[in-house]
Amino acid sequence: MFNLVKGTHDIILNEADKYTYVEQTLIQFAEFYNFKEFRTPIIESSDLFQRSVGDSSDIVRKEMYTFLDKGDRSITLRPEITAGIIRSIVNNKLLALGDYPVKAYYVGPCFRYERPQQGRYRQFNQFGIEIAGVTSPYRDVEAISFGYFALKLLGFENLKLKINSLGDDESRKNYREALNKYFASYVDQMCDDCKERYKLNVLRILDCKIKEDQEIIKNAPKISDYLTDKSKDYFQKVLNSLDELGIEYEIDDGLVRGLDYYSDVVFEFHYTSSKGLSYGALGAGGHYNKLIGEIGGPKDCEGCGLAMGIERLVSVMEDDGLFSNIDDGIDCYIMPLSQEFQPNALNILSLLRLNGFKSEVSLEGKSLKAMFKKALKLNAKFALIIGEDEIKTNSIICKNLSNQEQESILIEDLVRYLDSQIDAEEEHHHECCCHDHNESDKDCCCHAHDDEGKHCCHNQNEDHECCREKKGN
RNA sequence: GCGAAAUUGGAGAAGCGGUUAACUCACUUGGCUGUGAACCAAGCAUUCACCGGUUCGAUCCCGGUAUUUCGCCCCA
Repeated sequence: MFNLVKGTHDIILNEADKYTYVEQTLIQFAEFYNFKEFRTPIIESSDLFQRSVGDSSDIVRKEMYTFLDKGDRSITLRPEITAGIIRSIVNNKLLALGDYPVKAYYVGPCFRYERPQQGRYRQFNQFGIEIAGVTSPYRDVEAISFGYFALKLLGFENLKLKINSLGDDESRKNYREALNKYFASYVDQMCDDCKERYKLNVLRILDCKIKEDQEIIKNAPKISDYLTDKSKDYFQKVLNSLDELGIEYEIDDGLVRGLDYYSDVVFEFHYTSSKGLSYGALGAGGHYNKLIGEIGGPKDCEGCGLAMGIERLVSVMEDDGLFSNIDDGIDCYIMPLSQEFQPNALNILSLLRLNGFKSEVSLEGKSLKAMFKKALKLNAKFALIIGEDEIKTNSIICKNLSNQEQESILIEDLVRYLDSQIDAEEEHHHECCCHDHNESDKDCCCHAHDDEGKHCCHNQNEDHECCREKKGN
């Protein structure tokens, strides 16, 4: 037996369904925002990250998987995906002024050498978007609103959006000077990390969580007092626009972000599950003024983006039961009463599959009782029984497992029969507002009954209480 | 990188220096040889993460390794 490499995990079976659901939801939503998919390599040259994420960031300083390949090139497993996306946009010369902006989305694994804990892995998956060629603060709003509504779409309520402005170059230069001056007299009594940060990037001292240091930090100059008029105006436009979109936020002037490329607007999405599970942030992002230029793109081309941690989304959603709408059941389970009927069963199986019914067959020679159990376990809509009598009459027994009704159906009528049965079920579904909740969200019974877990849609076998109430009127 | 705890079948778990490793669920088979429940019966860990040590004897005590979890740090 081989153990998993530390900080890695298998995503399989039901778990994989959840990942697929989350990723597909995000991808489809990104398509609505007119983002295009980018798939960039998992390995990039190490200096790409040193340049973009920044030599002074913890990620570059101690968390990268870096190695020399056989040609003595320094290669790094990407610790994040923004740098690769921007590199790709630049390399492929997608940034002709007339084509601004380039809007990209991505999903894929990232690697950071960290101490694993729940929700933090050494190999983890990120979804994210980038907008390269930003010429208006409202592009930043677009990125934020994408994140906000995407998380809502996944079922998150009570999201907390924290936002801050780090200012443009000039603001930061002034602010940095002020901080340098302020911390100069304190740095000797601060922690080792802070001493290092003081030298490398004084802004990052603000992130320090050590109690004694925080006392010092509390009285440090605030970035808001050093923003240039331009940055102030930019930030204000973003905030006003968020107000108009009805996106609640909280300005957090301690929000700095650990990646060096951010400037002006930065933000994070925070969420705590009903069971109390929470991570630093489910998603985060911001604006970058110089990144594109530094990677070799047009000098004054700006961008913004955000990333979400899929592992964290999945784990918080599990905690809050937000996966109840995943249907992993099959349509038909075919049960030959003896092994000699397996060829007939296979023919019918093939017929069903080619007609779009998700189907499975029992070929293990089990008892009928065992096969029924298996059908239930597979969450099958129909059990199809084939035995001697059925072969003689060229028919099959169709048992609807949700209402126990069964009929003998001629094979030639089978597809039509199943279609009509499933249509009837669907119709039942459609009477339930669940399938229409893009619009009148509030009127949906499912949401109303969330707490009691009495969603009619998910428990059709049980009492359709909420549906009945609706229909009864 | 630092500090702490945990690890017992497929799952949840009790146990204790001494040979039946409890219980529950799941699963398999039969009672019921063509219909899902319930019930009954039987089966299901030569083994307690791994490697060493102490001991007449270790799942239990000690040391090491691995992984996980918690806190710090950082981040998605």
